[in-house]
Amino acid sequence: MPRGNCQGQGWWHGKFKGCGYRLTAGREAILDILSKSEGHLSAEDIYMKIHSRYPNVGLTTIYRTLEVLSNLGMVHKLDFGDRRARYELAEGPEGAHHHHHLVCTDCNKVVDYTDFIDEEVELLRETEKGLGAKYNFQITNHVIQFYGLCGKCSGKK
Amino acid sequence: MPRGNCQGQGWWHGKFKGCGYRLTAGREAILDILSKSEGHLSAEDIYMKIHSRYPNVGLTTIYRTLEVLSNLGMVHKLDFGDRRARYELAEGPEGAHHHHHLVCTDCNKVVDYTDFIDEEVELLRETEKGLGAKYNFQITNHVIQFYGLCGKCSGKK
DNA sequence: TCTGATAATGGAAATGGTTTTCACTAACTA
DNA sequence: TAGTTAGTGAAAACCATTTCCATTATCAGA
Ligand SMILES: [Mn+2]
Ligand SMILES: [Mn+2]
Ligand SMILES: [Zn+2]
Ligand SMILES: [Zn+2]
Repeated sequence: MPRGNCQGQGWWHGKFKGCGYRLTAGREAILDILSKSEGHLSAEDIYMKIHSRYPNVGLTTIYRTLEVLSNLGMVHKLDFGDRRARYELAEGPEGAHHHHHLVCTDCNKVVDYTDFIDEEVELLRETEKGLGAKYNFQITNHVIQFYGLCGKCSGKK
Repeated sequence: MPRGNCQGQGWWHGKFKGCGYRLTAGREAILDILSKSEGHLSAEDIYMKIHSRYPNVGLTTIYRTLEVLSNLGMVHKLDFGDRRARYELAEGPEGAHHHHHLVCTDCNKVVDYTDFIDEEVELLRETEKGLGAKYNFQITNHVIQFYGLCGKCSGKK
């Protein structure tokens, strides 16, 4: 069965099977954690959350599963400058909720925002089209992050 | 003498001294390399380029200097998803030339683009203002990267 | 339902970019 | 010129992630 760009419809049971991946306890546990917790978890965050309920899921499996999920487009792998990858579900059962990030360079607080997306989305679409044509790139996604100091940190002086 | 947000005018001799940093052979060498080579060098890239002419500059110094330069805002530290930081000069002697990046997820080719910046810049300014106010963030910079397949890689199939 | 092929797993070891340590050197100020 | 101390190189430590490999579990097909 084919691997790779298997982004179909439905939720993840079918998605997994449809792509020829086996459905294991570890994978279910990871997806369960991801859909329950609000985003931006590191592999180890997930490991610790899982470990209490499924003590026999290893950290290696977390990494491997996250890579699979990322390849399937079910999970976004994020980098906020501390040197550990963070992960968030790309879309829940009821569909995507695309957003961008606001990162405090001091305390690493991360804010999801969608407020300005409406206008952004327009320009982004055009930009992607224009860039794709000009540089012969097939653009699949983008990262937009704003960095600065959160209220608490800029107040600290 | 004060360290930190010492982003004055002029070029780097003055900038360095003005911030209380000593001017050393290693630092000059690193800035020299950075201003001669076109962007996106890793610490080790720089190390190797420097090593032929200044064999006694260690990799540790490269890292340390890059961190200083980054804090001074003279260098941008970039992350393109391979797991090594890359660096580019924020501005040359004749001023800044802000740009964003287009990254091939297959061969890691990176394209600098400025083409669409004009329209982007407008929206970004507004967005920064809006986000800053709404979330009480003091936004200092942003990262915009588009990911996809370059012509060569999407052709390969 | 049983079974074989093999995908998936976990623990330990390896990897590799970056950081830390520490004794030594060199830049700068007075 | 001398003293203070920022800066340095080499080696060791760090630590998130990957690789290895022997073992286990999933699941398509019988
Ligand atoms: Mn998010
Ligand atoms: Mn660039
Ligand atoms: Zn903060
Ligand atoms: Zn490519």
